[in-house]
Amino acid sequence: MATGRTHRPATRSRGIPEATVARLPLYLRALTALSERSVPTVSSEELAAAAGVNSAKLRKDFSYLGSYGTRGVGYDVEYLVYQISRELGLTQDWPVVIVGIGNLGAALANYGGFASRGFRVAALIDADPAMAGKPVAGIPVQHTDELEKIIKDNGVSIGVIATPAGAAQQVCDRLVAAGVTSILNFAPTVLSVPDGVDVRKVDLSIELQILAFHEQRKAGEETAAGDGARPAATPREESADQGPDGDVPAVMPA
Amino acid sequence: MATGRTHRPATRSRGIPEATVARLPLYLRALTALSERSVPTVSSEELAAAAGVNSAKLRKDFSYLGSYGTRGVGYDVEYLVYQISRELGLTQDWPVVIVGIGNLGAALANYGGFASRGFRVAALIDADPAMAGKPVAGIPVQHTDELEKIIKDNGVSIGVIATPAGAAQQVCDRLVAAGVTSILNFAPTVLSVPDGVDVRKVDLSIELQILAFHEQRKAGEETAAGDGARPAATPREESADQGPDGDVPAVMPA
DNA sequence: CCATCTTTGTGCACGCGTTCACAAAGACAT
DNA sequence: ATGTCTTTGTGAACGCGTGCACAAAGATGG
Repeated sequence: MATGRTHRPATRSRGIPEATVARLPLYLRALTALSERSVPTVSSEELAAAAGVNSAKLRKDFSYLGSYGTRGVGYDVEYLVYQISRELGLTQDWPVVIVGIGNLGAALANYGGFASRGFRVAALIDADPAMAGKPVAGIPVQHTDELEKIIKDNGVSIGVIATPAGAAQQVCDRLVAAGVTSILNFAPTVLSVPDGVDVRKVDLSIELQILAFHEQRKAGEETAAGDGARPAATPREESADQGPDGDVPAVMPA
Repeated sequence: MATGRTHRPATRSRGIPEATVARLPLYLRALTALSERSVPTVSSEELAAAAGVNSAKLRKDFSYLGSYGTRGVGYDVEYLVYQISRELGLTQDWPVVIVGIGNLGAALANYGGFASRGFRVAALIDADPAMAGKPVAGIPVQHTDELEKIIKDNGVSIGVIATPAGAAQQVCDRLVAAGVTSILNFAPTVLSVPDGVDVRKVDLSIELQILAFHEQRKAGEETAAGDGARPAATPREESADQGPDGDVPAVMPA
């Protein structure tokens, strides 16, 4: 399968590109909204607009799932909702545990987007004994000691880590050892896991840093309004030492 | 008003690939950790391992920034920290507003990763009058009416939206109108913004759905090679390959 | 100063994902 | 039926990102 596609007949080909998988939830959300408004059918153009993508991309994405549209008409909303849900595995209920019930963990526990899409918070787990028994989002927090038992009793295969960075790897190891094979990591750490375990990470500060990069670039181009030929290789070095927590480098390039 | 922005690579000036930009914060974090342990230099191999990436990729990423390494030795940790920080725009302080102080907004306000990396929460904003004045993370919540004034008075260019989905677009429009040009969106909605405004989205339920997809696939291929603890409920609901003809259950099982 | 060793920086090839553009397929009107 | 019109599904081209493999660069030791 290295070079050419083994060209399995289109229908249920196993190879759905990752990029497509990542967009399916987007389509599903848009379709669900249409469904709630009792819209019967939708064209690739309309749906693409609602999902914020290109219509050609959407059609190609759907082509990996099969031929679910009708030419000249569009896609049947209900039918497509079902097909995508099934493809994503949302026709079954996924029990999920959240480990680390701080501010973020509590927010996640209260987040409505889980239950409404096939996920069920099976347990909240925290290392702080003082938290034990305290209800968050209507679910009593349990102590970390119970982790393995909770995982096994509930058949949990998806775990959410919302602990401080220092505890994340340890929690991760215990989750994996107990049988969890998919992890959503909110802790700002690189987790190492054995093969066969999926990890997705959500890092708030990284997202902000990426925005800052673009913001800085925008600011740099703005101040250069009406420039003729600005040397591009010389980034501005302004802003002397920033006042507080100055982390000023003492090293200079040769 | 195209929703998507056609980010013009425009000039060959400082074309750092998006994929590289997205990894810089990762390197920065690893380097900061090394710096705190007073490690003077680090090789691409070591740093790559710490950041969870391939060493060739890391070297190529750094090559876009310049030649900051020393062959035969590696990279100077402090110097590299500074260079990446500068490239990301973290040598200056970015005031940020958070709109929507529910569970998630409060968690974000309390999140330590902001302040420690050049971001400062300039204000918390909520539409609920009952929230006004109430301190969250030591910062009094202000009412939405003040939004425009806050943005302008503080020179805020980065906004975080943590409102319910229904309010997100409206909040977005007001932020943009007031001068915000970068938005981090936690609401499960596609935001449309004018050109020149960057939007990054973080969607918790989408991440879980992607995990569910892989989890379902793993369950489907389940054969040997499993460590213990197979969940009692492994409802592999793979429907038989139905032909391309017509009807398939239109209702998802609970 | 020369030899050797280590590690960077990068040219190159490859595969994935995106986009274009159009033929095929069906709906609908006549 | 037949023609027209709409929209899907997809072959093909293109661009970006990744990983390999190696020459260049500098450190180090004799």
